[in-house]
Amino acid sequence: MDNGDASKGRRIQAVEISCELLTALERFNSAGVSELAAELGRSKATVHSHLATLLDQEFVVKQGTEYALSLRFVELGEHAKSGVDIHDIAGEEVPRVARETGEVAQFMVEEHGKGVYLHKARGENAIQTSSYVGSRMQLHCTALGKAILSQFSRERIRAIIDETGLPRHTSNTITNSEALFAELETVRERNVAFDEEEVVKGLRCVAAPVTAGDRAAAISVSGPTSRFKGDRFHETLPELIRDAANVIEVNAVQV
Amino acid sequence: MDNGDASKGRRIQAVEISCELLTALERFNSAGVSELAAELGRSKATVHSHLATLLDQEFVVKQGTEYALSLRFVELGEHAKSGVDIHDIAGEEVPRVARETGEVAQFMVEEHGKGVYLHKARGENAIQTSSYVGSRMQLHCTALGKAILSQFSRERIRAIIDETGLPRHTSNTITNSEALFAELETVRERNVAFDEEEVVKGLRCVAAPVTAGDRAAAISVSGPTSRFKGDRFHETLPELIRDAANVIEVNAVQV
DNA sequence: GCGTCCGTTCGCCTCTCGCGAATAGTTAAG
DNA sequence: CTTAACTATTCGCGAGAGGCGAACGGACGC
Repeated sequence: MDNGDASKGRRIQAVEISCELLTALERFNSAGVSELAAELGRSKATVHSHLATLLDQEFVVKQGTEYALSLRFVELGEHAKSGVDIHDIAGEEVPRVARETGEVAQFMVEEHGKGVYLHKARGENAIQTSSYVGSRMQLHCTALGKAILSQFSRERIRAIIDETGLPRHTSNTITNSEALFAELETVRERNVAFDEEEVVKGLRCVAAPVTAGDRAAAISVSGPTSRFKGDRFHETLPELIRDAANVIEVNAVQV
Repeated sequence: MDNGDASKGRRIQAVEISCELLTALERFNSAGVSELAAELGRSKATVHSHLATLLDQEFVVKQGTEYALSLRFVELGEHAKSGVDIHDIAGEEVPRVARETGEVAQFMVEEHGKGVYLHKARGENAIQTSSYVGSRMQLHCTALGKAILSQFSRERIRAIIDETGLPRHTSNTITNSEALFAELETVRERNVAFDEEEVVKGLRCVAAPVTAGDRAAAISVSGPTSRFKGDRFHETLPELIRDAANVIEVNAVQV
């Protein structure tokens, strides 16, 4: 029973402050000492010495009087990605799905109870979506997320719901945990998850779970309701995306 | 006179430890408490509480008994990249250069006295190179680096050399600062920098400075000596890469 | 069973580091 | 040019944070 988080043990306050600082810099893109001090509810002196340390460590850059995230994070991010064993394989499959469907194809893995987009490719007719590589999303409201949740035990899902809740995005969002469990059951049966305008009105999505490697993952196609309906939505695309998931799983074995 | 780093002021030891921890995790991909404690020369207890904090903050993941960098860094990395104003423009130009030449094209910006690769595209005949998006390189030994250094004042270059040195990679590496200054003078005159097997034997490279936006940058083509010689190396490619740099600069103005 | 490795926890004691206040710079307005 | 209102930066103090050694508890491998 090694629970992921929530264990006891000591926490280092100074590290917490620096982490919050980096997170704030992510929101601001670039900010000065006073601005950040106000944001964190800390003294300017404290923020200043933290920034000086992060600058020394090259985790932050300083242009004039403003601080910003350093490109060091690009390097760390690449390493983190390469730690996901099926990352490269999915990287071949996602553009293929995008090309064949002409829509947006994406790949997501679970981390800390949230979904992280790791690949995104746009086909010929692809619409604009707000997700980007690295962005995080709750799992209950997307097809990708539901395809991931379907791989977990009831207790694990319960824990995730308790931590993050089931906030509503549109009138179709599932906000009731029993309804979610019921839907996940059908996902398991059909091996496909759907998003019928549960995040954004007019946007539908089909996703299949990818059960390979050490993390829960999923692959999807997204598009407008105008093209995502009838047989294409209920038969053609599910089959296509299940195949894509299968290709990833099969290739993963050989690694 | 706001010097980039090296200023006085207090440093937070706990933050330094966590930064070193993250850097160690980058090297190891994944590691346990004891391993990391040994690596940093710290007690297991200390490392443990730092990891617990970083886990809480979701900067690190724990699988079983091993810790690894979280995908959070992918998100932070994307934000850091988007902070480089010419990033997207260069992202269009690099693949074009790769396609037109059939070789490897790359884009680099300076940060903390080092060069960071931000784009890499491979043409039809592209060879394998060890660089990847996010990887860092000293500036004295690559064409990209020299194209970047050519944009700096003598004092700034002096400071960078003093900090990082001029380590040798091949018999062609410039390891003498006067020779470097002389070479940079010709780079400024011709607006192109060359790498004649100064990093890897058999690998040549042509780069042009990109002076737009808030950071020094450069764009390049790389290939084998067998194809990088004669007029192509000394005339055709320099002209092509200067044009590409120019396109980025012109497009940057419109932003 | 024992020995050895691991991760985790505990308590002590020091020196870190968060804070408020004072000091510099820097820009803007009068 | 002066004053005012911002900044970033530095200083000194004192509480409590946090680094450490040691003890503990679980997991393997003999």
